[in-house]
Amino acid sequence: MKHTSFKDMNCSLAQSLEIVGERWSLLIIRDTAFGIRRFDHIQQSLGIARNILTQRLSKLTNEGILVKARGKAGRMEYQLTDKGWDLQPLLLSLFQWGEKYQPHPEGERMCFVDSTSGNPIQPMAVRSSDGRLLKSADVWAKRGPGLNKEIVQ
Amino acid sequence: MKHTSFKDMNCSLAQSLEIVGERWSLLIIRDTAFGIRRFDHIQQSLGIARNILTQRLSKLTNEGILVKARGKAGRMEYQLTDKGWDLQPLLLSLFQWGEKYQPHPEGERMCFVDSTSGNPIQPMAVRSSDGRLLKSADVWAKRGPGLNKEIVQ
DNA sequence: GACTAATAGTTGCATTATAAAACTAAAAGT
DNA sequence: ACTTTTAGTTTTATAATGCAACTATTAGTC
Repeated sequence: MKHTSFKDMNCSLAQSLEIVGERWSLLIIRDTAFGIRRFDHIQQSLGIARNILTQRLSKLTNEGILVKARGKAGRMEYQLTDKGWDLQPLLLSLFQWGEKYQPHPEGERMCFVDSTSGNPIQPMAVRSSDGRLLKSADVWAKRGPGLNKEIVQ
Repeated sequence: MKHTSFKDMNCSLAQSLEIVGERWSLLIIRDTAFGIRRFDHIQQSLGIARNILTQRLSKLTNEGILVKARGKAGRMEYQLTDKGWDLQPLLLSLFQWGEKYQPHPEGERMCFVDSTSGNPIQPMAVRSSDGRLLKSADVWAKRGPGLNKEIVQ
């Protein structure tokens, strides 16, 4: 392997990146979330090589992020599981950061809204247990039982 | 390995991934956020090859996520900029997802707390403008002026 | 029911990013 | 003046990526 595995790192971030932290994975997950669920459609949407797409889809399926199933049209499609949908905060954080720092000259590319009211959602942010918005400097990391070393953010 | 660039994709997610969506980048950003800021320290912390680390650090510096500066000890160090700290929601989303789906047998690896109260922060979640927690199915994507095609999440 | 087209991949080969190790120049410490 | 640490660079190999062509299965049409 020319890629070093992150599996031995005892860090939940590294564990997540081992599964989802690869060039195409989150774009595939984005497509399935947007309703692009069939092999050829994803391939055309992303311009990804077909063999690489095969590899990524089977990895995401093995990890329980996608399930392969026969869709309404009778064709196979890849659907997000609950585990996959749980990546939504991550996806939206990436969308919003990209929109903030690499904006399109003509304005916002996509706007995410609450389906009931139609109003835009709030920016992804860190909140205290009593609901206050926290600045990055106000978030500290404490070791838990699964870890040994003391770390401070 | 050749890599297709995401820069031509008119998608803020793809733009973000072009900068930050690479195996090591977010781990480097994690380290700098945790106070591991010097070349050798990052290299030992991650086990990353030195030439790759050089490449990543200069990319992250060129993108304005890190700045290279002389630290208190007189040594060079890489510090997060505001743009870099704005990735915190993304990092915490990844941490929490990894903790949920790849937990450590002995319990939570890290606990992020509000520095003033010491209480754990809330799980990263999507909220409507009036503060309600939204389920993934309740979030819709609308095209903005920077985009042409209609997409629904 | 045979023929055609679309779908969902697989195979083989060329390219290049990654990795590992050894090497180097500059600064810091003694 | 000497050694050590730091922050990289250089060199070589290997494996992941990308591309194009090919294949097997399913769906639609006459």
